[in-house]
Formats: sequence, structure tokens, C-alpha cells
Amino acid sequence: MKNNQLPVTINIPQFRHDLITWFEQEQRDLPWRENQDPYRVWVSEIMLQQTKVETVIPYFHRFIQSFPTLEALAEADEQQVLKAWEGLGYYSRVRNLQAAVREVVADYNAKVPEDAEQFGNLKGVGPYTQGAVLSIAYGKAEPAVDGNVMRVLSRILLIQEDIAKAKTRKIFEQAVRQLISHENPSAFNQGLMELGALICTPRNPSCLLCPVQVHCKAYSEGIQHSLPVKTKKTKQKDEAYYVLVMEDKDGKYILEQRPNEGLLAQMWQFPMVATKEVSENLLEPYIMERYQINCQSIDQLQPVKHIFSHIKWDLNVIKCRCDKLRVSGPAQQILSLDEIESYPLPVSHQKIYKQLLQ
DNA sequence: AAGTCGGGGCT
DNA sequence: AGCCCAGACTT
Repeated sequence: MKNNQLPVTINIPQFRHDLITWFEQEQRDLPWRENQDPYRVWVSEIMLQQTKVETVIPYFHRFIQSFPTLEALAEADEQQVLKAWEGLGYYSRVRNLQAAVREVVADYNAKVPEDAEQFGNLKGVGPYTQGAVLSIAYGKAEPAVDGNVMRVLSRILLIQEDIAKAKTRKIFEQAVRQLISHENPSAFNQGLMELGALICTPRNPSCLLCPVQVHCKAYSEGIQHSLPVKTKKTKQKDEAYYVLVMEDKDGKYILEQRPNEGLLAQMWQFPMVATKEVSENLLEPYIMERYQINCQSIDQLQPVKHIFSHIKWDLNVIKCRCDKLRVSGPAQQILSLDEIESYPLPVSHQKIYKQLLQ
């Protein structure tokens, strides 16, 4: 064990007390705080990855209602699980969660393991989620370092490492190991995050209301606005597609499932063709050839722009009416608007679906 | 270490 | 347009 700890020169017992007392008083009333059920805590932590609390709340209620227990989720149909996640994004989170829950049923008698290594080895459980669930559900004194914690501690301890770099997280984990309350690790970890969400915000932190202001080195030097240090990342790539909305005389449409891996894996969509694959004037014969249909008419629907974190989609939505549709593979279905409702669609294709309802 | 993976809300 | 959000995984 190397002893290269950063200097933590604040009054640690006082800091713990100030933080935990504030958290006990001011914490928000959130559905996953009703009890310490490890399954519920786990679900909430997965949902909260890169996702705001207000966004998660309705999803959490519906998800727990549909899958109230670890066993229920383990036994659930994968498509229904994906449908419950529809609109939340980062869909591999829920596929990993179900795989992990099935592991817990198979290997740990359906009890979420308390052992850090065992829990941390489950699919989709990284360093943050590991510490968060073990501290909140089981009271273990493990660090749970997320973006909030790095921002808060970078200011309090005046840490200037670039938080965009992967190895920087370890510096903060070491700091938390020195600071954390062993009497109440749960309130300590959640207090740091709650502080980051409510007071020690990215812009314009409310330092005058901060319960640990007296401990904060950045505040005492007046440089809280310039922390944390974070380098910016690369911008999105542009991608353009035709989206083929093919409707037959019965009002049914072709829907296809995306591949098992990659972007929006296993989600359903109207067929897409990269615009660079086929020139616009050859689109009609291309559709007729590829989908073996007889186009009666072609119209343009409202185009859709959709921005991911790393891609910008420009969707040229083409509606073609035809006599008869046929599937050309196992990943396709011919469905009525009603039936499409039960399939998990990414938000970009929900926008298209809503146009068809009008 | 850098990319991939969603979506929404804010400035 | 860019940034942020209770990050994990792949290459």
C-alpha cells in the first residue's frame, strides 16, 4: 500500500458532523429513500447514472411497480424490461441490470451480496455504484465517487486534477476513505451528493447557504467558480438517414429491431437507410427492390433531428403507401399502430410514431 | 486514454 | 452550441 495520500487538512470530525446533520435535515423526499431495500437502492443507482433525479422519479415508480423484487426482474421478459426503460437512454444499463440480477439469483440465493468484490463484479456495477449500494443499503464505509462528489471535494480540498481523466477518480476515492464517517457512511456519501445537487452546483454555487462553508478551501480563496477542472470533450458527428415508414392497406407498418450491440441495441425502429447509401432520385426503386413492395405513393413527413451525446441524427422521414408488406427477416414485424405501442422505440422514432397517430 | 452509449434541461 | 447530469464498458 503506497502512502501518497493528498493532504486532508480540514477538521474531519467537524466536517462529518456538519455534513451529516445538514443531510438529515435537508435531504429531499425521494422514492428510493423510503427504505433500504438493496434491490430498490440498486435500481435507483443504475437509473441515476448520468441522469437527473427529476427524470428518474417517474421511471423508478413504474419500474418497481412492474418488477417489485429482484426475482420479478430476473424472471421478466427482456422486451418488457426494455419497454420500461424506454426514453431513459443508455439502454445497456437495464440489460446489464437484468443480467446481474439473474446472476444474484443463480449464485447468491437471490440476495444482493454485501461483499464489495462480489457485488462489484456484477454486470453494470462500476466503482461508483458499488460504493453507493454498499454504503446506502448495507452501511459499508465505501467511497461512492460520482460527478457531484468530485465537484464538492475539488472545492473543499482544492483538488485541481482534471476530473475528465479516468485515474483522477482514485484521488477522490482516497480522500473519501479518509473523510468518511464510519458511524453513518450512508448519510455521509449521500450528503456529499445531495450537497452537490442542491448547494455546491456546477455554476453559481450557493456558498452562503453551505453547511460546510467553513471547511471549504476554494471558498476561502474565492475560487470556487473555477473548480472542478475539467477538459472538454469532442463534439458530435453528423449522420443523415432516410427513415422508411411503409404502410399497407390495412394500416400496418414494417418495424425492425436494431442489432444486439451498439447504439440503441435491441430497440425497434422504422427501417433506416443512410442517405449516402442511395441518392434521392433512386430512393423509390431502392425501396421497391429491397422491401419487395409496390410503392403507390411517396410523401415526406416532418423531418426529425435528434442529438445524442456523440452523434447528430438528421432523419428524412419518407412515407410510402403500398398494397402489401412482407417481412424480409426475423428482426422485422408488420404491426398496427396499436401493436407498435408495446414495442420499445428510441425517442427519435417515438417522434415519428406520434406523427402517424395524427 | 479515448470512444461509445441517450436523453433532457440549462445557459 | 456547449455543458451537465448519483457512470460503465470497450478498445
